[in-house]
Amino acid sequence: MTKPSTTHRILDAAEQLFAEHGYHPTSLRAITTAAEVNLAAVNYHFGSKKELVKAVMQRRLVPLNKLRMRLLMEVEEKAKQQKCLPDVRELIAAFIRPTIAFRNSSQGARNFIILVSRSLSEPDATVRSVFLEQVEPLFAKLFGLLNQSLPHLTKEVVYLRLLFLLGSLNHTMHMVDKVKPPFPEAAPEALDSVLEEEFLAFATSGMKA
Amino acid sequence: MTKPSTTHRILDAAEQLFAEHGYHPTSLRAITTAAEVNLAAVNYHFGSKKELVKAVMQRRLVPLNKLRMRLLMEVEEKAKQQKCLPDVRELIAAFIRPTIAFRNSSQGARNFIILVSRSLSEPDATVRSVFLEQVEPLFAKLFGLLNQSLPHLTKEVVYLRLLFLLGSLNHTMHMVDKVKPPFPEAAPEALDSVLEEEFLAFATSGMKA
DNA sequence: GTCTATACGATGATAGAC
DNA sequence: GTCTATCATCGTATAGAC
Repeated sequence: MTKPSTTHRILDAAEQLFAEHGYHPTSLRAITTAAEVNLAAVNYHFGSKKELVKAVMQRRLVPLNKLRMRLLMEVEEKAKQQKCLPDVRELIAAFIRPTIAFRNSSQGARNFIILVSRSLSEPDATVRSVFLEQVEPLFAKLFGLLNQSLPHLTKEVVYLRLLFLLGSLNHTMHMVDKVKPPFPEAAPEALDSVLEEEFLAFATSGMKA
Repeated sequence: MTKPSTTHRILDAAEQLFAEHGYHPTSLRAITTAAEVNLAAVNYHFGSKKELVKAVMQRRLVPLNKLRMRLLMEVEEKAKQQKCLPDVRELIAAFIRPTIAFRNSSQGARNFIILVSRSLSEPDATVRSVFLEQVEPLFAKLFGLLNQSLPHLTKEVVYLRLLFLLGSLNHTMHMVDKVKPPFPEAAPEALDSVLEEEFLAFATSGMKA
């Protein structure tokens, strides 16, 4: 086990600091100090601060989306074999389950989720598009399958409801830690399954409405 | 009609620039230049950049929340008179209708919505809390009424679903302009009513699930 | 190829003259 | 209330050491 490379240490430090303080308020000096590298190393290895945050996001987003795509295609395949429509709840589950599980896999993953959630409301279009471009194929796949499963709804309606669903997921993923429910909280290890179950109930019912 | 006051012009310029470029990337120099006031005027009238963004948010949030609260209490009153439980759909409508209508009332209002949506994922707790503190009484009211209307659900579940609902609304309000649906768009003037109708269908069904 | 030291223009903020 | 001058810190760029 050698010392992690300079780029790796920069990515880790940036992920944590961006999540904690936000993109703009986090200075390259804070990142390079935490990573114990020289200030100029960021520009050397990544080109700019903006390219750095893109790299931070892509590092985890690519494998996560691969998994979600695989699960979606499994649901699609299963429906084809059984000669029936894909199940709406299973489609939504394939989309959200990896996200909820991934979020609790490590502190780095949790920081990453915060970062990605925030990126959607990022005013800078180039940062925002990192996420959108990565998710686009996944979104298109889910949109297509949902349209198959909900033939009584127009494409426009399915699209709007998918927008609602993504908003719920995004908002929940980064708010669930920050808001304090007005009642004694359940055991943390149980939160994930409750969250998944309730989200599926809410979203499936809303999507079919 | 006199020339708007210095503070007023600063608020207008800040609202527009914060919405367009974000809080941190917008310099006080850009704001004071656009408002045609001196750089130091912001610190004189508001104290700091952070206090300025708070003032920008409060200016429109206070009357909007008053309206939403009034509508919620009307639904509550009506249910009491008819000796029945408040209608879930009407409760949600009282919460979201003013938001959708307000959003299209002016460009300033639209910018404000962008700002508020973004403020929820703001890493800076002091900025984030401006919104949360303003909405808290409204949220508590809606939470209480929804609990009355959904006696078969636990408080925990209602709370989670309310979180989902707020995420949908928040996400939709600031994304509906930025994403391009994969189909020819409906007439813009019709979008509001479609949006409201579909949101109510989605959220009501999800909440009752 | 990697990395360090250093410099440049612009930023948020403030103090003090008017 | 308004303005100018000033300060520490920011992102970025580059020259040169290893």
